[in-house]
Amino acid sequence: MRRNPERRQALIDAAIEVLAREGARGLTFRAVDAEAAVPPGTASNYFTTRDDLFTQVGGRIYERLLPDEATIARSREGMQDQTRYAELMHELVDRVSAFNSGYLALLELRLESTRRPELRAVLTKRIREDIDANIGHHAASGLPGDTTSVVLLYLALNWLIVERLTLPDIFTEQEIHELVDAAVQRSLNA
Amino acid sequence: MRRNPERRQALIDAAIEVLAREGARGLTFRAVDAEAAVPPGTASNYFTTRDDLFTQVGGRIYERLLPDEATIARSREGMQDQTRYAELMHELVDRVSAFNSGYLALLELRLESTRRPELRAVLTKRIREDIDANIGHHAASGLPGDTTSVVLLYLALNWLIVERLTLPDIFTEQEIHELVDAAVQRSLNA
DNA sequence: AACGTAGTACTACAGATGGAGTGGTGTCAA
DNA sequence: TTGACACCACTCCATCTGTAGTACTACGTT
Repeated sequence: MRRNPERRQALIDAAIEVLAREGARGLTFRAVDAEAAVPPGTASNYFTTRDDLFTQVGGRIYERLLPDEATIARSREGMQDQTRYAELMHELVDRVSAFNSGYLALLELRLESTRRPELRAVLTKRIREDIDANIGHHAASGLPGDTTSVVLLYLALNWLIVERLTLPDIFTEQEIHELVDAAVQRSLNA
Repeated sequence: MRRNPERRQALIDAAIEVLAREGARGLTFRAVDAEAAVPPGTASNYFTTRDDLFTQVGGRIYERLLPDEATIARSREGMQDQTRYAELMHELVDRVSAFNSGYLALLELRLESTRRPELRAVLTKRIREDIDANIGHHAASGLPGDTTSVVLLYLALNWLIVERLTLPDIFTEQEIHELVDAAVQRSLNA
């Protein structure tokens, strides 16, 4: 088992791309080697089993989908009203959609987690933490709405992103924009 | 190319189970043969290529997820108010969740459609039709809400089902129930 | 400065699996 | 008798895993 952390991370990031492009079943040691442009057999040295590889990717993927510190700091600026809320949600949708392969990889992981209990445990923990962080962040922000509105937005925007990434012709960009606005507005009305 | 329609349908239904259980990459002719309990090589005789198999599954899967006539008829009964709307949405979520493998297979197909243009075209058409049917049905029903509320409900409930089926420990059954109610209630408030 | 050692990169191979595609044979019904 | 289909068998091919073994590099020791 090799320990070089940069290389390990490079392999995991390569695995994310493979997941998005080839699907869960296509995530093999060899495919990761090829994607990371390292000699065949390298991934075998860094992960004990495929299960291990999946689990480590599951631990990493969420870090890369979350906003960085600068983005979080920026989100606290300005009037914290509904207009600002909508603005932030547009940013969120665009940021996540932009890391196309990351979101698709996460979907693949979700589906794979129905077959891998370890992976399911990792993902459940990460996502539960993310939802709670969103709720906490919202509560501290002064933005309108309650816990329920945060969760409803989480639900609607996630599927909107799925729709955009998997079947882009279902909604136009214009419609997506309007749906984000509508989701913000209506989720706030208790 | 064989034409026996019962057998073809049995093969496609078997393919749905394989998709849900093994993922898109696991959908092979041989796996379909095994699932349908027919001799190896049979699926090869019924589908020209794997692409063809995917496309035919994409055409069929949606039929099986939609409510049957009796359910649709029943949905028109009673007072068409918000309470009734929530009731119908609970039924919808439960019905779709119950056909577990069907919904998971559809997710696999969505992901696979990022790699298969033909499949994407089929799914886009089907899903667009379904959304439009929902909108039309809603408009004719006398239920409260507008087009936007129908679409927002579609978004939120879809992801709720994803959450329930892929990571069942994120939300409790109780929370899911409440979220459906909240989604109905808030989506109606323009 | 020479040497030794540890950790890692890289290469190569053995063994195994599983699937695609196809041709052929048997069976049944019109 | 003929045609469609079920069933079976075989070959070719692509890939993957696991691991053993070699080469390289950095670093500490004397």
